[in-house]
Amino acid sequence: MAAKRTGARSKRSQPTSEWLQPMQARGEPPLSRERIVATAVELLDAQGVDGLTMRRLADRLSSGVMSLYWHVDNKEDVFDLALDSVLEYRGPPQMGEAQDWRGEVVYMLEDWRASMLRHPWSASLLPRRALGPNMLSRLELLSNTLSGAGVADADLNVAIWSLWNYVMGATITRASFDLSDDDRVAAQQRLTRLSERYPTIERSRLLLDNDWDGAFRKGLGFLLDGLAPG
Amino acid sequence: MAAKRTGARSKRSQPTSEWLQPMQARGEPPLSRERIVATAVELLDAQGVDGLTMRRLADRLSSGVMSLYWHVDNKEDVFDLALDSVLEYRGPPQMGEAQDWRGEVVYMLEDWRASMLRHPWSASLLPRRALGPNMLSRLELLSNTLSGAGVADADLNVAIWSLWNYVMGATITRASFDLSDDDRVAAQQRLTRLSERYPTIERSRLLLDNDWDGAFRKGLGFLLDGLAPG
DNA sequence: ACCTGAACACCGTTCAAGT
DNA sequence: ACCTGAACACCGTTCAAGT
Repeated sequence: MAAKRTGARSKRSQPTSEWLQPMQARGEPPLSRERIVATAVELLDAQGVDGLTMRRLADRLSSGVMSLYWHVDNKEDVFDLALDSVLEYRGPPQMGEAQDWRGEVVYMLEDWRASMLRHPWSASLLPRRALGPNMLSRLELLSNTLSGAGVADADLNVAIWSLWNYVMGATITRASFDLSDDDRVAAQQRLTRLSERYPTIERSRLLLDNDWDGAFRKGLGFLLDGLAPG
Repeated sequence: MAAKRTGARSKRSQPTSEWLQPMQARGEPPLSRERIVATAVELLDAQGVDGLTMRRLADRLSSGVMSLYWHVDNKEDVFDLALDSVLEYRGPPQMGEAQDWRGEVVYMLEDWRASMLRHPWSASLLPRRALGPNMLSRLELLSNTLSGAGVADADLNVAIWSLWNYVMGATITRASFDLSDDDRVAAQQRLTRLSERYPTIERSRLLLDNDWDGAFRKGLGFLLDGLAPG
């Protein structure tokens, strides 16, 4: 049990006998952490958080359910790995070009948001799980850029958490609303019907407004105005 | 089936025979929507989102599982009702006093945040569910106040969603971190140990910083500076 | 080193039935 | 009008066993 975790890490199985893969459908590559994670992401994209099931995951991999547990601790582990795999950061397109720090920060945050929106299950998972290496790298880079832009050490954490809060709130909300476009129209109609009680949000059609990207950028701008030095 | 929902709404059962309650433990009040919701909130507070189970809920109410389904559509319905019940707004303490709009807005948003932090499961549920009457009332009041403060109709939705995003992000994050205080220390130690890779967030001890309330207020201030007119 | 099936202790919900 | 138990189609994970 103790040997399992470390032993299974990334060792390639050397060919042990004349049978290439012991019990799998011919042509299927062997089970591995990487394959499990990639398939979990596919499943999550297709079926949402509730759609990820150890049994369904095993099915897609043409393996027995319990085989997964050799490579992975448990279902939570699968969530952690899938989540972090989706948060990899590749950096801005043109390297070497010296950009202003503000442009860099905006780029980083919009890329982060876009990565999560590509996998709508990911945003609401992130605050509940431990931070993986890819997310930590993003935070490190953000810290670094802000620090280089002149934000004092004493203000750094406030700045980062404020930005984190804003991005997370915006992304979680948008990802959720996206899942239910018809629901939103229905909700607004319900509002209109039964409500002299909510005249202001009725009038502004709050629930129908969907310039999410514009609203996101605008609020972010205000936040940066306040957080940054000059 | 159609009659069920409407018929069960808030009708008190008139005493039908000499037995006061047909099959319950003596002294238990009869099942009702209200009791179910109140008990669900208790259970959620005690055990978290995954702790709410129709069977456990029925146990606490000393009823059979299937009895719940007379009063409630399904588990999702229970979540919706529990969530909205926790979001009731009672207004500021001193009525009648004319406050500045900014103070009012800050009060409303901090009260909203505090209500959710009292029930740490609630924040992460809110973006995924339809907005209930209590949440709609809060949004209506917020809209109204901002509108009265001079925010143009064209800017109203951006303002509200920006504030929503910020408050939701801050609250979800804080509620999640709160659940795992030890985990956080462990995470920071892990960071320290294996990481020349994250020097900046290591140095600022990002994961240990816990002046959440101060950070929340500060960021909110910046946002309001930008969103509001003068 | 890696994979497996049987078994356990759970889930939410349908249905047909009771009072 | 309100409550119930049996049954169905699922879950995640332990364990003892296979190669």
